[in-house]
Amino acid sequence: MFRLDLQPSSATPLYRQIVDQVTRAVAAGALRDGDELPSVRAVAQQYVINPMTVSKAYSLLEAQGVLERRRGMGMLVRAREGEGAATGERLALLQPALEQAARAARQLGIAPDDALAAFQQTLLQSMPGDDGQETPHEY
Amino acid sequence: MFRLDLQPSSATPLYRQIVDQVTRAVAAGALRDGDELPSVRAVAQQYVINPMTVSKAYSLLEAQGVLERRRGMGMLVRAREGEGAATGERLALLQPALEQAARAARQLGIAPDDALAAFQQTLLQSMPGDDGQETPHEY
Amino acid sequence: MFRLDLQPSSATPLYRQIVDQVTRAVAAGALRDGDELPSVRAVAQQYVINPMTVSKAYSLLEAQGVLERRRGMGMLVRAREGEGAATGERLALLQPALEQAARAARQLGIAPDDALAAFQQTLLQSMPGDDGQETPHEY
Amino acid sequence: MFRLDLQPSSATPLYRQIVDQVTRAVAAGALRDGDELPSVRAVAQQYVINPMTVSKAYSLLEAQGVLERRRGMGMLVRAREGEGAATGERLALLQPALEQAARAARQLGIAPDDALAAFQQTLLQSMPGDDGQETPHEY
DNA sequence: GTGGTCTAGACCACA
DNA sequence: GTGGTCTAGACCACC
Repeated sequence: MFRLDLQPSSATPLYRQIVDQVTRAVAAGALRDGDELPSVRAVAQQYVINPMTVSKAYSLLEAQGVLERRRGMGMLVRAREGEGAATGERLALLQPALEQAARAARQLGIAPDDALAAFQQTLLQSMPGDDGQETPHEY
Repeated sequence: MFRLDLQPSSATPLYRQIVDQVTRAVAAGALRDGDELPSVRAVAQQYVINPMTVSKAYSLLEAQGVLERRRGMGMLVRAREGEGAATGERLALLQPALEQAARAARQLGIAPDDALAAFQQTLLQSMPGDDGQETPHEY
Repeated sequence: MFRLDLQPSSATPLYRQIVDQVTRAVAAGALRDGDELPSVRAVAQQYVINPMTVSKAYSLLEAQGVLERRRGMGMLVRAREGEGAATGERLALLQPALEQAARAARQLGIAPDDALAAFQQTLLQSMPGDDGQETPHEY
Repeated sequence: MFRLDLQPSSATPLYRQIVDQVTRAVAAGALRDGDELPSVRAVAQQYVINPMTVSKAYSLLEAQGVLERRRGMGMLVRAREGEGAATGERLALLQPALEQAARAARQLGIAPDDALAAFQQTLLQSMPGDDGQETPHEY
């Protein structure tokens, strides 16, 4: 079951969060070629955001070839890779977040070992069963 | 020598980057009580950004008691702890970045061990000499 | 002087008309690399349409590399060709409209010669002095 | 043999394409008073579109008096002129397409002579035998 | 002043 | 029901 994890008052705009998370789900293989995405209205209702915000996100995903819009028939995932992206590609998508964390650690004068330990802790809290599936909202 | 590491076209707004980095420098002990910060004009000139943007950041820092504005004399650091914040507080400031990275890893279906290894790699690249202080720009 | 020629109740959406006309102006050399485009708000006010509609058009143009958005500083034309596109490229942009007209003529059972004569007439009415510049609104 | 030439992903909506083409066929004399049009269901099946779309087109044509709906017997053409519309009327129906092409040419800075030559070329390609009637799909 | 994001709500095209 | 376009109007980031 694919889920979104939107944070309304974050620095990153809502539509960007949607784009990123769908992109990641496709890279992770959680969304595969031919899968249907929840409708614009469904997502809007579920997360209590405006349909246009969702539509904007979907438009961007369509522009980068991840989605296909079908008038009156919903959205379709258009993933080119067979079974989720290669591990290398997934790590590349993770890299920016790691770099930001590393930058923060450096600026805070935290030793790499301490930062690493804190990250390990955070990872464990974030995925208890390592099933990659305990996000707040259902998609 | 305290330095800023501003990324103009980032998702996080410029004024936020300044606020965060000054906050971190104070927590790290790189900026201590009584230190002077360069004037709004100086920072704006050095990083080629608008003075209003710098001023907004300084105002926010002043509002949270980190800085003190002294007419005609620039900004003064008002750090309450003697020698940089306790390690616990610094880790707390690091936490949001770690959580965002952990979230991305989970959504990408990357195993904690792999994420951890990638972070270690990133940390090493980011601070070659492990001196915790080799940022690009001078302040 | 570059001008837009928007037709509110047309089948083609407003934002599409803007995209097409700016694209054509760039291909025609009427807009050159480095030129400033009128602001989102200015266009919106002048043609009495919603700023978001203009912004959407500009976003598409940015996505295809024709424009560059500069926060707080307006939009810039990013044309790669030196002095307007080659004639071949301009004819390619004209082709779809010609095909639609040819299709209509065929379906109406109008002989090619008659269609051609009518087009010549229309062209003359549309650009009296052949200066390519008598559109209704100023840009 | 009357044929439709529908373009699913075009800018002009499907129902409009049907309306336009039937209107043109009547003006051209290809459809005459008393001719029968295939049922909504038949057209929908043939062009793989939704019956509602066809029905909407037929309703519009009925509203403008071009068609007459006869319960259980399909649609009947109700053309007032004997043998197709006068040439003047047919040219009037062609005019909008010509104007759009002329507008595009003007905006692209293409000289009338060049636009005319390109149109002649397009006309020749579009009706090789100059018979004015070789559209792709059968009706 | 600039562009960017978001909302609430309308109406259209299509299945 | 789906997605698409447009509006009016709010608030934010940046020059």
